[in-house]
Amino acid sequence: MDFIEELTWRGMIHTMMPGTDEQLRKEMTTAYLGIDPTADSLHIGHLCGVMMLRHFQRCGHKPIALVGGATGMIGDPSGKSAERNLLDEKTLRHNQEAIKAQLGRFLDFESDAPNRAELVNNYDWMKDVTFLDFAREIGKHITVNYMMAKDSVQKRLNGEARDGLSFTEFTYQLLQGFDFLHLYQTKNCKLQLGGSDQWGNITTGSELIRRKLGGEVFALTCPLITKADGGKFGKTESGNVWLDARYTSPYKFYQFWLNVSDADAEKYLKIFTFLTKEEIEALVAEHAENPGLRPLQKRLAKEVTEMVHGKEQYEAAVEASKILFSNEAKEALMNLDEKTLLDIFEGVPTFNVAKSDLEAGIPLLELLATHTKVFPSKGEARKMVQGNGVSLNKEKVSDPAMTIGKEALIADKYLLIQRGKKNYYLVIAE
RNA sequence: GGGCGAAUACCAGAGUGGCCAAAUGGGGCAGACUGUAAAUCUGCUGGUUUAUACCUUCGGUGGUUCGAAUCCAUCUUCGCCCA
Repeated sequence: MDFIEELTWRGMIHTMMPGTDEQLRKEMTTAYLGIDPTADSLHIGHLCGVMMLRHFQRCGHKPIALVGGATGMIGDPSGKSAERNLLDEKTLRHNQEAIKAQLGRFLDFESDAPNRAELVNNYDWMKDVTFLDFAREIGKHITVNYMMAKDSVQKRLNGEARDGLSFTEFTYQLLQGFDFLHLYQTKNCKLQLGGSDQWGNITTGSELIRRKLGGEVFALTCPLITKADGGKFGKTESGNVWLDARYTSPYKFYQFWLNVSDADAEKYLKIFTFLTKEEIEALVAEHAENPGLRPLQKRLAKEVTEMVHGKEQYEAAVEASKILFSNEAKEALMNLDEKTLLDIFEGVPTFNVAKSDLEAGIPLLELLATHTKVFPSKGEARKMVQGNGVSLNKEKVSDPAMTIGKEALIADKYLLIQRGKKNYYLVIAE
């Protein structure tokens, strides 16, 4: 399998340095991709890069995932209009560990294969470098003129919303260049992968290697993942879509992919799954025939959810979706046994309410805003009820003044609250 | 160190004594339509016992005034320019 060819038809190449293709054909090549440990889980924004590494390894090359413990302490100015907050070392260490664990699911770190993946942390080689070392070994080779010319720097210097750029952030590209240099020297790493926003930082690294050692290295970036309607990819109402089930339940994760628009589905299938060109074309044809069935989205959601959470979780998510979105939802819901119900709503926010309160009856608005956090305020709850946006046990409620008693409970214990069509909350009466 | 300027709701940004819970745009949420899509249209987007009412909000503090986002003083933070 040819890496460049594969990524090309998948639409995963934004920019590539001349000669990259030749290098990859010539020998088993080592490439790295940097990940900033800003949280203790990856989110789907990282997924494109991870997929690149995976393809890279499948094509017989050696991937290195670089956790940016040091650079993460600095903050990359690319794509940011304002100075970033610094993370402390303890948080970074914790985040790194968690990210390591997640990456293990995508890359082979264990086997004896020569192209076994590696994980490195730039904090390990940065932490003991003194400022003087840095100035002499790195800073000497790159002019400020060169650094100033970078897009990411220019934007902060002349952009409309300029907030200034600290020396720390300005230095970021040198630190990233240092990474590349270090990996080039110690691991013969000749290629850096990244998002297109990283281009400037990556070229600083290749420039540094060329000037300091006369070495030739390469770069390849993937395009920023976009949505057809111009919105930000990977964001939902509740924020990022995380790979960690603690932050984004498998059900929510599955739903995210299922709700991808038609216009984006094919593109995402190419990027986030390993389906072949033929398989995807067949799905596209199927979709065109009956768009209402959404074969593209269903397959996308299946592939990605299975990859990230496993087959079992995927099936549970499908099962839950069936029940929640089917026409006979109310019937189905009332007849569920307790275990199935709890399984379905695993990952759905739950609230505990005293049964005695319910027996006495709780005004709807208080239930929504006080006893639970379905809405932040009664006013908002009232507006939403009036706007026909709230359901109890899959049945729309319209009277803000109504009172909820225990007869509303499913199995004498549960109450399903729905905000809008897709947001579920489970109340448990005890 | 010197000079200038800015700080308003999630973001951008208007408002420069009462008509301001604060224009407009974006974003977000919801409703209708649909396919749990897109596009479109509609509503909402500080809080309260829904109210032509009250309360809290316009960087902090203190003042002037019957009345302050708006005026004054001071502090803080940020940006730009000069050294």
